[in-house]
This record gives sequence, structure tokens and C-alpha cells, in this order.
Amino acid sequence: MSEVLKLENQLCHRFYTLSNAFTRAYRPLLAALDITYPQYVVMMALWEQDDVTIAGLLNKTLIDGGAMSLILKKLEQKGLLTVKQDEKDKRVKKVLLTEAGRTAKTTAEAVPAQMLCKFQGMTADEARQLVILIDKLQGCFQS
Amino acid sequence: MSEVLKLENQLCHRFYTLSNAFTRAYRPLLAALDITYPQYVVMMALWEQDDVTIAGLLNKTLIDGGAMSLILKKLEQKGLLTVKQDEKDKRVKKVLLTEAGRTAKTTAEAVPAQMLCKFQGMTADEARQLVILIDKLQGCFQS
DNA sequence: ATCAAATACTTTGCATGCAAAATAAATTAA
DNA sequence: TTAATTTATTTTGCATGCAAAGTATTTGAT
Repeated sequence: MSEVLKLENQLCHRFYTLSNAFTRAYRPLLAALDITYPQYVVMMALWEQDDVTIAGLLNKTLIDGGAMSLILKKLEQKGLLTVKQDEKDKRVKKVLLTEAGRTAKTTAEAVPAQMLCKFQGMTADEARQLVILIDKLQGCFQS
Repeated sequence: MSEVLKLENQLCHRFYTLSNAFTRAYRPLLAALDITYPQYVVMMALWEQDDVTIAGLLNKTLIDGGAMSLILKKLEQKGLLTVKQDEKDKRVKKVLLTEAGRTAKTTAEAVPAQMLCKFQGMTADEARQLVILIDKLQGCFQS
């Protein structure tokens, strides 16, 4: 049997599995905010920098463009943000946090610590090393 | 600004991003087989071990149960596998590769090498280290 | 033997992710 | 200036992923 096609030898399958595991693990933690994981990613981007274009959000989050349209509608319905057209360039839309959206950040501050609790099996050094290697892999896709 | 909510500090976002990048990168490579990435995962599992139950496939691939039902239907339509009921326990279904399914493995053998071409930026040692650390992280979710 | 609890799968409803087509507006070229 | 092209965003059609509900079949307990 060829080793190259064995599932346990696939780096891709590890990322597939862990990405899904993260999404599932975040769900209960995000229940207090009533948002999904991708919506949380958008909110994190906005908490860092407000009043950005949708293209800017796409670049930062690397979320699919089609999905972003829906996600922004959902977050707008929940009252966490608003979308306004740019005055100068009517093609462009700017995304702004509402007061509720800014307030939600306080609730969200508790989330990362809760997630970190699950990772007692790893040392801080190992986690740092992991990030370095993943970023190196990430670089392989850009080029 | 609290560092804990910054997107670039999130391990989860790296997995999210890379998992999606893998799926996109596989698409052109799997075009010859006319299957999607999750379908490829199922096929890899079957090429390793044939005549398994659906529960067995779920355990091995960690694909969602609901999704698996659809994926097996698609692969059956494509003529790569068949599903038969177990004689002894009628609740159980066994998944079998067709001759075309087994033949497809030959075509698939070329895929891993093509994917590896993209990772010239990483040394084999770094890749090994990455796998070790990811598996350690994986362990955190099981417990 | 009979009924409740456990198993193995499938179905459903909602939320993306992906690629490609469609819109609308701004920019560039002729 | 007008038409062709580019840019920003949305829409569409298909394929999952997730949780929960639904089915069918077996096993277990009384």
C-alpha cells in the first residue's frame, strides 16, 4: 500500500480536522454573544479597526466574499454593526461598529482565556513554535 | 487594545485559513478525479481499507455524519463505490469500492507529489515538527 | 415475550466556503 | 465624450459542517 495516500500522512487532513474542531469548540463560548465563529472573526477584525471597507475586511479575515455579504447582513440584523456607502466612491461600503458592537467586545474578552484552558497539554513554547511553523506553511500558499 | 482578541494572535484563525487554503489548492489537482476534497478524504480512507461500515468511515475521516450520507451518495453516483446492507445487522451498511474506485487510486497516486511541490519553502524537518505539534494540539481536543 | 433504551444512519434547517456570473460605479482609452 | 475595462460588492448554485430531530433495527431489562 502506498504510504503517500494514507490519511494519517496527510497534513491537509490535520488542518481540516482541527479547523472543524476549533469551530465546534468555539460555539458554546460564543453562545453568550449569539454569533458563529466566522462572525466572531469579523467582529475581531472590527474591534481592531473600525470604519473599514468590505474589501479591507476580506483581506484581513480571508473569509470568502460571498460569505462575507451574508455575515455582514447577519451582524447588522443583530445590531452589532452598520454598513454605509462611501461618499466619494459609491462602489465602496464602509463597515462601522454600533455601540452594542463595541460593548460586545467586553463580553468577548473572556473568550480567548476559556479557549486556552483546553490547551493545557501544550507548553507556551510549543504553541509559539507551532505558530512559527504554520506561518511558514502559510507562506507556501501565498507564493 | 487587548492583544488577546487580535486576529493575528489567534491559532484558530490560522487553522481556519489554512484548512480553506488546502481545500482550494486541492481542487485543481482533484479535477482529474472529478471529486471534491472531502470526497477525496473518503476515497483515501477506502483505499486503505475497503468493506467498512459508515461508522468506521466516520471515525477515520472525522467527517460530519450528515455530510457523509451525501458524500457517499455522490461517490456512488460517480460509480466509485457501492453501499450494501449488512446481513446480520440491518442497521449497518458496508461501503465497497467498485473496480473504477480501485482504478482511481492509480490516478490519485500523483496528487500528493503535486501538492508537496507547493511546500518547497519548508524543510522536511520542519514539516515533521509541524505534524508533531499539530498532533499534540489535536490531543487537547480529545480530552 | 414485551417494552424501553441504545445503535446506525438519514434528514432537516441553518451557516458558511468556492467558483463564476451579475451589478453598479469609476476609470481609462480612443 | 463615449465605449471598454477595471473595481467593489452581491447573487447564484453546489457542496459541505453543525446540531438536532427522525427512522429503523437491535439489544436489554423485566
